[in-house]
Amino acid sequence: MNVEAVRAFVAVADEGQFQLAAAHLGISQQAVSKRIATLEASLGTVLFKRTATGAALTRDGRTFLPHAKAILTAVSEAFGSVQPQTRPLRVDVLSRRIASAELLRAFHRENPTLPIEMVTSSGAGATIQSLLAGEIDAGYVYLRGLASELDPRLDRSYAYLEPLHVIVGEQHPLAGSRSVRAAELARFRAWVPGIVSGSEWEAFYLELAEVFTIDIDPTGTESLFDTIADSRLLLTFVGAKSRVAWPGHLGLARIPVVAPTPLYPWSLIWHSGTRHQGARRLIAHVKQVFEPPEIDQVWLPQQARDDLRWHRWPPAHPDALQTTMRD
Amino acid sequence: MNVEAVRAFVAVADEGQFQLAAAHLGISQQAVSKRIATLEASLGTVLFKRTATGAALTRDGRTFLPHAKAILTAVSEAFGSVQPQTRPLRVDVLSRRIASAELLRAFHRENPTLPIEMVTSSGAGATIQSLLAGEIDAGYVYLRGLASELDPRLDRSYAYLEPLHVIVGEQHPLAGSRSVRAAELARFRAWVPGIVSGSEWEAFYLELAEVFTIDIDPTGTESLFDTIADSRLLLTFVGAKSRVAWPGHLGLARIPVVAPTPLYPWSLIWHSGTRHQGARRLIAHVKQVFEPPEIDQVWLPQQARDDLRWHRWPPAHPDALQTTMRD
DNA sequence: AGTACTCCACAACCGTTGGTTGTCGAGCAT
DNA sequence: ATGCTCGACAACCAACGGTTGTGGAGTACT
Repeated sequence: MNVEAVRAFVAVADEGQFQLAAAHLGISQQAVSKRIATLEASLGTVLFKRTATGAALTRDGRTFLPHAKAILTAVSEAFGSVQPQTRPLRVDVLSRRIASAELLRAFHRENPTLPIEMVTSSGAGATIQSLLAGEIDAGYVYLRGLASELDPRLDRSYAYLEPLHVIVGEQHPLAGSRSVRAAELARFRAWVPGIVSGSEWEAFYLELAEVFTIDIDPTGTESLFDTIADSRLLLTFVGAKSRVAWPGHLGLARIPVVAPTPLYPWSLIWHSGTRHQGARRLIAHVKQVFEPPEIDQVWLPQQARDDLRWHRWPPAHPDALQTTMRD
Repeated sequence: MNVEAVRAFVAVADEGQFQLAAAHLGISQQAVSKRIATLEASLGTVLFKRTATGAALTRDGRTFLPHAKAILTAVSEAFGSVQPQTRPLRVDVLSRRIASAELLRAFHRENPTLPIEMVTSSGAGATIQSLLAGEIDAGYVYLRGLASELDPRLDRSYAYLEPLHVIVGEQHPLAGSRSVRAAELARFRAWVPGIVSGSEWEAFYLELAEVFTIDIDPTGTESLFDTIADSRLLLTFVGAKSRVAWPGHLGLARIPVVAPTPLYPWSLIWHSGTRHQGARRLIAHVKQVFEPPEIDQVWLPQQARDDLRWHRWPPAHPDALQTTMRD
């Protein structure tokens, strides 16, 4: 069964005669005749009753028509699904259980008709590679470098500054606390397995550890929560919006870090020249909902702090911002 | 976009390598390679990442895969929709507002997953033509001839004996009656427009009219119910299960005919050798639910009465039935 | 009734497509 | 290093799908 023959069938059914259908399809009447004849042969039935005034659907033809249209629709959607202009919006979120996925879900709730594909990858480097290869339309990442270090084909915007929580076991000294000051964490040992060497989140935790003299152990892949649950010393970090889950019987407590609150700075990055309408909507959405921080109550990696200093109180001359960011 | 190429794409995606897919499709590896290359070219994207161990879907490939399967499903269903074995069950009911349509709806309620197409035609002759042409699978009709007169390629079974009602206007002498004896109808004039000359329902009404000396007028096509509503003489017939509707303000009354009750004898007919599973279920259903009449309380056309005499009290020797029906 | 017209099918022809076989380079495994 | 397996490329050929030209059947109009 040939799709072009099906297209001809629908055209003839709509127009009522081979000639008009041929004109509509931009081919000769004889070609339409051949297509229909071939289709009828492959189906083993007659689809039209030919008369001197045109062609009328037979009963089989009437039965076949909606299926034929369904085929054309499916073909059209399949085609559109891989065209950069019309395909579903593909956004890299690194993992489905973290803040970036929540941010994308919030966008999807506001734009429920926009087809979205949530993609996961192994870090900012991979996300940038995928963006440059045209495989994805945007990605949420922590960009630690200077704005000027970003590939010139890409654009960025800060998206969300995610407060960190710590997770501790039942017998941990912090277990009953409603919050914990960042300086207090120096007394404990933070175990953050899964950190990839050279990754941007390694850089974040290294800087965090140095500033607050926290002892961070990135090794091991064993069951994190079982170990935390039994320890009076260990704790681990988790983003405020992350969906990490553990068995209820472990009795783990989740405690916000304050004074200052460490923030993991999520950016959205995208291809500068993107033509994808969905991507443009996502970019506009991110810029609109981004809330710059009260810079004195929080801790951010130094580069992000520099980038964001003027968000709330911009300098008198806009040029100064550029200069500052490039320094 | 070529359906065979889409089929090859799905095969490769499933098998993970071109060679296996080729074996599965019964063509050479090179042919698969060509099909995929052509498909990729027409889509303007790369669907597989080729390695020495096989082929892995790219992101576009993963996006495209469900659409590709949707195309194959649509094609398969389109094909099945016109194959005599698998197509929806097509049953002729003459009109959607009469008893036969109700009978088919009842069958559909009992078999909601069976796809059914309700078809209308212009009488038993046309239904038989369609059956012999293979356009439909079964039909509800009044078969007035002897069983032996039916085309030998067709089979039949009585399906339902539909009591007749009369419809009269507000000022008609029968307007308040809860029933009317058949003999009383001789006093009035029955107007049954729409009777086609030579049709089986003409034969039914002619025989009915003769036996009960009813004056039946088959002429005219004007608004039946308006005329009935204003008349003290006219009435018309309607089947007990028919869905005929009239404006409420006309005040028409529907009155059963009794002593005897005239019955319009619906049969189901079908092609003897039908392979269609739905058709076989319909036939079994009809045979199961058919209720033979209390022959003394009702009136049937003579031929139907002869056919049905032994349904309730069959003769001692089954052979005798055959003999009787052929006489 | 005759005639002209419209519509679709058939024939002949031809370029393109899609299959085959034979062969090669690339990458993984031993 | 050396096979081994995988997919791609080349050459070839049958078949498909398009074109133009023509004919038969049925409708519509005089």
